[in-house]
Amino acid sequence: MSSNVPMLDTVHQNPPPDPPATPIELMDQLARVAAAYYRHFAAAAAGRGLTLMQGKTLSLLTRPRSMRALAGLLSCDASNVTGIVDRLEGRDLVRREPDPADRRVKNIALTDEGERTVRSIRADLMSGLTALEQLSDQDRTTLRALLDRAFPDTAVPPA
Amino acid sequence: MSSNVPMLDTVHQNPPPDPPATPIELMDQLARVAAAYYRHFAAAAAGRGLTLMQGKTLSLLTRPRSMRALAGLLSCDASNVTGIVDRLEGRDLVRREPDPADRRVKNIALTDEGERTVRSIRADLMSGLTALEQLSDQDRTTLRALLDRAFPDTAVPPA
DNA sequence: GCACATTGCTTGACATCCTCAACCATTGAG
DNA sequence: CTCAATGGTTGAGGATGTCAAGCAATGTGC
Repeated sequence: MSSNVPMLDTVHQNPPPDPPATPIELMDQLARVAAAYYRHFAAAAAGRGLTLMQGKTLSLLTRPRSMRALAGLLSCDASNVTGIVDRLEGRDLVRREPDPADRRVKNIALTDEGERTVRSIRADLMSGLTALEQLSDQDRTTLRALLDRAFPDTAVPPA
Repeated sequence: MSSNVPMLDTVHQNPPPDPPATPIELMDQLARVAAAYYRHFAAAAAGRGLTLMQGKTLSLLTRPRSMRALAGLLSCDASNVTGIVDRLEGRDLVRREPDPADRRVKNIALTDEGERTVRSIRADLMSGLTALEQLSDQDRTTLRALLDRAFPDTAVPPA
C-alpha cells in the first residue's frame, strides 16, 4: 500500500494547486467516504457474526443508554430498537436494566462479552482504515477541524 | 442556524492550537459524519417516498449500469439488487435494458422521471448540508485532498 | 466444434430491519 | 385527582439482505 510518494507536511504546501472543490463535489465525495466507511464497518461486524446495524448499536453503548436514546442515535423508530436489542440480548452482548428513577425506562448496557466484541470490531475497523494512520498529526488535526465545521452537530460526541 | 461566530479564513490560522487528532478519534468522527450524511440523505429520499437504499441506488445511475455493477457498488448480493430494481421499476424511475453484447446482462438506466428525482434529492441533500457551502474554497479543497488520502479508493469516482 | 466451467440474473427461503398504529404502565402537568 | 405525554412493546406489513439453486448465455480448453 505504502508507495514512495513523500508525505506532505501540510496540504497547503502542495505544489500544483488543485482546482477549488465545490460543495457538490464534496457532497459526492462524502457519499463515497460514508459508503467506504460502512463497508469496512460491516466487514468488521460480520467477522463476529453481526450485522452492520448490530455492530453500530453495540458501538453506541459507550455507556448504558435508554431504548429511546438508542432510537435517536440510530435514527429509527423505537420499535425497531426493541428487535435489535432482542437479538443482541439473545447473543449475551447486551442486557436490559430497569432505571431506578423511572420505571418506564429500560437502560441497555454492554455485557463483558459485548465489551470484548466492541473492542474487537474497533481493532478490525482501525486495521481496515490504515490510511488514517498514514496521515501526519497535522493533517489529521486539520481533517478533524474541517469535518467539525462541515458537520457541526457531530463535533461533540455524547460520552 | 447561522450564528454570529466569525467565519475562519483558514484553519491553520485558528488561534488556540488543538491537541493532535489520533487515528481512533478520526475513526469515531467519521462514524458520526457518515451517520449524519446518511440521515440527511434518508430525509431527502423520504421526501420523494423513497427509502435510503432506493435513493442510493438511483444516485449511482449516473450512467446505465449492469445489475452486477450495482451489486458491487451497493456492497450487497445480486439477488438483493433484483428486488431493489423491481421496486424502482415499479415506480417508473428506472428501466431494465438488455445488453446488445451479452444477453446475460441487464443494464439499468434512469427514466426521465428517475433523473428528475435524482436532481431533486441532490438539491435537498445540498440544502441540508449548508455547512459545506459555508467553508471557504481553500478549506473545501483541503478537505477534499485529505479525504482523498484518508480513503484512497474513493478518490476517483466511476463516471 | 464440442464439452464443460463460469457468469449474470432470477427465484425461493429465511432472517433482519424499518415504519406505523395501537396498547399498557408509568410519569408529568395543571 | 384527572388528563396528557412518555417509554417500551406488540403486531402488521413492506424493504433489505444473504444463501442456495436454477436457467440462459458466454468463456475456456482441447
